[in-house]
Amino acid sequence: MAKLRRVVLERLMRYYRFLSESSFKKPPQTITSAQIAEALDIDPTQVRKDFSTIGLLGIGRVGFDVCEVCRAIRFHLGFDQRYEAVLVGTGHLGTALLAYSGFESYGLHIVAAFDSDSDKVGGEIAGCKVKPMRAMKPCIKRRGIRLAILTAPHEVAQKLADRLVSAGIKAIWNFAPTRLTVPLDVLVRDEHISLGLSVIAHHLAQATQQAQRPGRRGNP
Amino acid sequence: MAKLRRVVLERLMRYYRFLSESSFKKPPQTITSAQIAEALDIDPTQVRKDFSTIGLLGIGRVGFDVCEVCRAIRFHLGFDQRYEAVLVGTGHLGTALLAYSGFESYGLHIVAAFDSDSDKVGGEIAGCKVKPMRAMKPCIKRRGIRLAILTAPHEVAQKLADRLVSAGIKAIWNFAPTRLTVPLDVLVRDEHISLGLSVIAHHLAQATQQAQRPGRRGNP
DNA sequence: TAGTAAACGTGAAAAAAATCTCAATAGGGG
DNA sequence: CCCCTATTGAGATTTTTTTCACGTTTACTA
Repeated sequence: MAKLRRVVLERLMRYYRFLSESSFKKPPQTITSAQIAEALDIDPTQVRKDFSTIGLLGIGRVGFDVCEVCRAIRFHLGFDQRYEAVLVGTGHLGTALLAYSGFESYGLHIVAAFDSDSDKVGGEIAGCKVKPMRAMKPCIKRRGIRLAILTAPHEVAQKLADRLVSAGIKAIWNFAPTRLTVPLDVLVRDEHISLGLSVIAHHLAQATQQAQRPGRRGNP
Repeated sequence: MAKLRRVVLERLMRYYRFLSESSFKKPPQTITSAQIAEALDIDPTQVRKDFSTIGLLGIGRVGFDVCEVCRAIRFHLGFDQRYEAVLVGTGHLGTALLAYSGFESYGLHIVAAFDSDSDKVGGEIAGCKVKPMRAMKPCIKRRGIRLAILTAPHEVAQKLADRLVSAGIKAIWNFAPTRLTVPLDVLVRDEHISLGLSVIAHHLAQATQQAQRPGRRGNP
């Protein structure tokens, strides 16, 4: 299994989500790159190139076997394996992630949640017990957990990341608005929604400006 | 104000967040592109190029004026304006977003929330009243709201997007795992956390595989 | 006040990503 | 059975993004 680039992985996920959405399960169970491209607003060539990189071949005038495509993506994205994860920080976002049941179908199982707030410790969120921070390291070590979901506030994010790494974590899904410093062999995936805000705010500001200057709309 | 590319906007946001984090407020209030680059793991040239595109000039041997940089970014990202937004779907994620108070400093104000669940309607989340869906269109029209935050389930996402567009919405911040079809003049910013999962799962799967084959670690 | 070094701006080069082109292939109809 | 056309695979090209290389500017020091 080759190492794939981030852009490719993200597109593979989009293909997978699209193909998993029912309706493609029934015969003839084939789909063309053009159909996928149309639905996902991607170039058809791009779709074929991505499929080609994970060893998928289509057949002329027919397209691709949906099941086979799904299987190949599951394999390369590692959805067939079981990943146990801990979640750190049971604020609103942490709670939302715990409550989201969709992760299991991607192999991800959140097996424990930790929080520093003693009022929350001992409670249960979406069937997951909330434990105190001091229980974190032993838990990770004992179960050999490699993935952590970090949903703590900015102020403590780096400190918690350090503790997670020292406990043996190899990948951090980081929802804190913080750039984490970690050893090279630890993967950090940032999920900073505020980046999206920059795109939206700029778009609206542009639209506002154009509305105020009636001329010069569109291209020069 | 020129139209900026997505990658540039996202980097500008990262610069802004970094520079806003206290500590740079006190004299001499200057920072070099190398310092920013170091902290954010970006090439220094890239930082200067980005600053240059929004009309910022540094001075040799000194760097950039932090306040001026922040001001320029705020302007180009439109943070100085006030944006009112509606939120549609008050599930866990919607609740998390309503409770997050950080948006206001970017000019974003969520002024109303809507849900189809009659048990939630009439209640209040983080100081924001939850209203029934039928109140959505009038509310958007009356207040001239242009931005919607969509945190509804996949099944109803497209239908709600259509309603939002017909009510006059010009930008949708989409947290539903759905590709929305909208008119060309409406911006959709997708915030699909599952894309992050693809990167993480692939990384862990790779690591697993390499651990099982002791030879051939690292480069060939 | 001149020399030096840190930092900048920017054009050129490289790398990465997306798109175009087209021969080859494979169902389907006559 | 052969032609026609939809569709693929892959090389070529273009576009976008990142990085390099180097001349210029500026503050500090002697």
